[in-house]
Amino acid sequence: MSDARRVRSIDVARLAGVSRSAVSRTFTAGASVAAQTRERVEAAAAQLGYRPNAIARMLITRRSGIVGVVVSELQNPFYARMLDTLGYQLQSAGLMPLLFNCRDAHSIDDLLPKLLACQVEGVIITAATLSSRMAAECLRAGTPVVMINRYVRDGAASSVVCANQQGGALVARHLLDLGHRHLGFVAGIEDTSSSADRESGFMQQVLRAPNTILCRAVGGYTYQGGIEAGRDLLSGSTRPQAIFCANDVMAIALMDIATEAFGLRIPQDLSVAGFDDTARTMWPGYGLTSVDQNIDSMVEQAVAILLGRIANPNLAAERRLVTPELRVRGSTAPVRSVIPTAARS
Amino acid sequence: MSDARRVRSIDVARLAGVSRSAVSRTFTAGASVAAQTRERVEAAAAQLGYRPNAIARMLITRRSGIVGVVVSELQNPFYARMLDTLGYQLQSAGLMPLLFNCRDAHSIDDLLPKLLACQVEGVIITAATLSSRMAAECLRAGTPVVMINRYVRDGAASSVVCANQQGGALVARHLLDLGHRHLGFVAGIEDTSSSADRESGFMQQVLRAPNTILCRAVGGYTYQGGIEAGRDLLSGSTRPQAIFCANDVMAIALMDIATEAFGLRIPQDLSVAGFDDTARTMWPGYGLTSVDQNIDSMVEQAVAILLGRIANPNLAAERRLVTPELRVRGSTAPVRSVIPTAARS
DNA sequence: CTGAAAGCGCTTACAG
DNA sequence: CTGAAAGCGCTTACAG
Repeated sequence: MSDARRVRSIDVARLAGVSRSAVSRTFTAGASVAAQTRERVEAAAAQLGYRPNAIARMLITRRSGIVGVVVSELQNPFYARMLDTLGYQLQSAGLMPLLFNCRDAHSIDDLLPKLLACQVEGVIITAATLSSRMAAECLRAGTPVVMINRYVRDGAASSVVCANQQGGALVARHLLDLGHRHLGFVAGIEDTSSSADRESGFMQQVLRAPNTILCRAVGGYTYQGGIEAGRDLLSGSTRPQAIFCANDVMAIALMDIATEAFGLRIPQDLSVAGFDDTARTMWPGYGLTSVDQNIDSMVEQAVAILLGRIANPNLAAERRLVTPELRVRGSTAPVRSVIPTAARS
Repeated sequence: MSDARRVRSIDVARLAGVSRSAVSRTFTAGASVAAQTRERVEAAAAQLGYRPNAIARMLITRRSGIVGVVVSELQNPFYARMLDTLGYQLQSAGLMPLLFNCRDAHSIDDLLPKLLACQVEGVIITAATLSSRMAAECLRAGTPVVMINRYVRDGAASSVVCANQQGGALVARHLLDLGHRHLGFVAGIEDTSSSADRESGFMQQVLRAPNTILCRAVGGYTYQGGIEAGRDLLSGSTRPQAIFCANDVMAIALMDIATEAFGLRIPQDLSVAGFDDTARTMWPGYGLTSVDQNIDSMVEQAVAILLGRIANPNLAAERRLVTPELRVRGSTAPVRSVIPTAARS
């Protein structure tokens, strides 16, 4: 029933006594139509409830206005926040996000052909990595790809990443300045560049300082992983004075296990720092010191790169670093109980 | 450059020495093509890197396979989680979610015409309410609309909501069973049905019990709002023994302010319950008693309704209730210090 | 099983 | 400013 009533431009044209061209121009921004013609078309369109078929327009103009957005880990407030601003910024730029939720990282290669079939004008990928084979295919199809927070070796896809090493270094210097020498690190997912870069930035600074003791665990970026990592690090004979977790979720878990299972007070007995600064809004009660990745700025740059490459497909892929900032709060404090590190070194 | 190389079905047909029809059939599931023809077409397609243009297919088949998904408040883990499963389930059903992020609740009326122009086969709305004018327009266009967690008076749009009253009642009975008589409620956003229904379900039970004292504050579903509501309720002369917050975020805030600013121990001095059960994954350390809305089931039903109405546009809009479940954890406990309520009643 | 032809609903040079 | 005509890239009865 509803299909039968579908109004097309020809119906409007007939009612208004004009050509389909005139109808089309009335609904095309910047097209030249006489005021009187426009009025008659608009009246007829309103009467019939006409709305131009965007699919047909996409086909003829060869511009879909659609951007493929590949997300995953929406449970992580960091990525939820990212999708929030991303969706909003794309809309503001006149583009529509076609969402692809990729639960297992592998499935992204199956998703992309669908995206390309939809003639997306670009693809933005967050929290997942494109295989280089797929990146090459996008390149060949002339579809720009921008990854946020990940990058690929070959320059087939653009990327915007936080300067993770710098972020790790900021935390290290902060903890060292507070007098901590026995330090712990909790990695996220081992084979992600984000975790590896945060760690190397952190370690470089720590190893430069004298008489430091290091320990390390892996938490997979999850709460449960953070709990287990905390149990590991805190049950050793000499407990670290300060622990840096590669994201906030793990830091929160670590604070929970430290206070509940080990009876530690934070920051008096243990300083804890995280990464993402999602704790500011999600866990304000913890007062977690963290590294702010500046999500808005990252997303802005990603959209800017995409728009640039849509406007000029000959532009090469580019990589941009966003500078992180340390947000110091109550979870880190000057070292208190001095452990006899000299005896161990 | 890239556009020049765009491969169409005719190119494949020529290379394979067949008609465009044969090419089309090769890429249409269930179409009859001779094995040999299919092979030749597939070889030619692979050689040219051909991929059918989904936009053109949408136009001719009049099926876009696109579902408009209107979201907001992605910062709230409840809605982030909902979008996560929603995106996944739509994909599994062969539909593609076109995302519209609507920051201010009003903008939804501007969004919908765009959605309809894209010939979406349906619309799913979460955390926002469609105006009845727009609902009527969708009805007229024959585009089914399903709202999750909201509903409209007239039956123009389908909806799936949690049985919020029942959820509120579950909490009330739980707290009453624990012996609490002086109870507080923290509302979310006043004019949402979710908050109002949770409140009325809670209140009905409480008022049925003898000698109860009630207090109330509004928290707008946010952390900051929860802090202020907590300050309000806890600074009165007779403090409530148990507080029910209309969502988890506010409950977490209330626990924070209760322990930090008022030195209360939870649950010894104060029992707290929330709604959504997002605390289970987001704030496991708080052990918050909460009402599980069963997101997966809600989303499943919404998608089922949508699929049904896409398959048969004559189906009427329907409304479904999802049964919530109380998850009891450590934030609620039997009443301890008995306040002399008799003197006040 | 296969191909020629019509058509989805629109836009856009082109000539007037 | 306006309209007739071509065409975007595909699918699908239809006849063979």
